[in-house]
Amino acid sequence: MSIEERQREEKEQRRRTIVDAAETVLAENGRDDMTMADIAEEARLSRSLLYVYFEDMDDIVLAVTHRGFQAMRKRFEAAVASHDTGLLQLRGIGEAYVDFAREEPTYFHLVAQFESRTANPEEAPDRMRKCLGEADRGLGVMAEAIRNGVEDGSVRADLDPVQTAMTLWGSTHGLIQLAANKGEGLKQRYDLSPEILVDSGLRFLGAALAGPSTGGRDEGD
Amino acid sequence: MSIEERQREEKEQRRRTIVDAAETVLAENGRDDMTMADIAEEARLSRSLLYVYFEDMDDIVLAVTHRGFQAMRKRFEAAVASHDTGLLQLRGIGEAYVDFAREEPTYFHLVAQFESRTANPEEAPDRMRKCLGEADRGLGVMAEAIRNGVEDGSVRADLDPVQTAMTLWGSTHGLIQLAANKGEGLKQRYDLSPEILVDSGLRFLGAALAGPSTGGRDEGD
DNA sequence: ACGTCCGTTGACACGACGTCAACTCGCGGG
DNA sequence: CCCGCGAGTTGACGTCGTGTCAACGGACGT
Repeated sequence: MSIEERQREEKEQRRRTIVDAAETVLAENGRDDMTMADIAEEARLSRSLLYVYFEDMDDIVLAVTHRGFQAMRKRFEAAVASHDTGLLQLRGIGEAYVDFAREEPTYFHLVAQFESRTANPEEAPDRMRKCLGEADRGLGVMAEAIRNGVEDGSVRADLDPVQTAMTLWGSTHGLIQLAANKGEGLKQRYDLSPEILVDSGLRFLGAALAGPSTGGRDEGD
Repeated sequence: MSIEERQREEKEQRRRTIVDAAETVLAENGRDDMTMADIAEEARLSRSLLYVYFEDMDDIVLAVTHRGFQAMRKRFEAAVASHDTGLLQLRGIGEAYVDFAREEPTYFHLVAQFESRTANPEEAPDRMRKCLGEADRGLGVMAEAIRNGVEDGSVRADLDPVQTAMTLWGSTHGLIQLAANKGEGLKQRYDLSPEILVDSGLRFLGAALAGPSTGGRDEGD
């Protein structure tokens, strides 16, 4: 029994090694320039061996993407835990996502690419479904924060938590992606830094959450 | 002179043929499965010839993407032209983008992929810069609608037009992308159709535009 | 000590890419 | 009228990355 145990652990360990290597190569070369040989070399394994542990390169990348979603969700949970009112929690999630994009750009890129793919949950491979599940948990965190906000009065009560969570998620993601990818260009054309753009965007969304009735104005600077 | 003229026209015509073919293949196979041979066959040309008119496949795809951005911008302009107040114009742009995504999914996919790329306007190839320019024009349309809205009082006056246009663009894009790609999954998990999600999301953004002071409530379904 | 099984590897075939020399053809000059 | 030049076009080649296969080696059970 302990032998099988050890074999299973070793197998898991080698899978980790491969994903680690892929992560390193992704950070250095980017996905488009990455090859199986690069991963194998970084992991100091034979290229053939990769196919024993993973279906193909997409499978490996999806495993790294899964890590990215996990990291993101953890940041969301931490943001919720460190704020009191629902509105502040949501603001915290937005800022956490901004930090995530800046501090772990590789993960962010993978998440962004994953988001721009059509996912049929039915025929989707296992690994893709794991990513979808993790994304769902992140969405759940946002929905919970909205419920908190509705309860404590910091968020408009007429918002459906799940719908609004998705809207916020899509909006925030789109906003940050815009800032991250086109930010440098914008700075030159409009003299507008990505940071300011994202900040004003998050304030904009926050105002929509607080709603017309509540005094949710926070454009004090 | 007329000979050179004709040669130039023929050259342009053949470029169009190639881009047409690429567009067809793209709609059928998707970008990942498309090969140069596919495009050549669809255009009834030799594969080698493609390299005379285009750098590589990315170059061709970028040309199709440029068409997509053009189509999008035209829809935006039409939406603005057919509404009176700035707020309605912005709502119209949002709906136009939704229609765009639904009616021309190939273009939308290309735009989405373009948006999720890091673009250094300095070292970017010519064709990419053309896309960026077209996107800029679309953004200009939105900014103009915001200015109209501020002027006629339908939009909060404390919003910077350009910043807000970008925020709206990023948000709308992210929202529609979420609905388009994960919509089917959402329907199963949350019994929430993509249409309803997008609609409520656009209302959410519209409320943020109208602002706390104005009576911008329009959630009467 | 020996057979077996699992992990591992080098070698192969295939497909796609990008390039090159060679070919065709319409046009202008001798 | 014939010739040759140049632009346009093509088939063939070398290269690279992928995915699979049979063969190898070492650890484990008997």
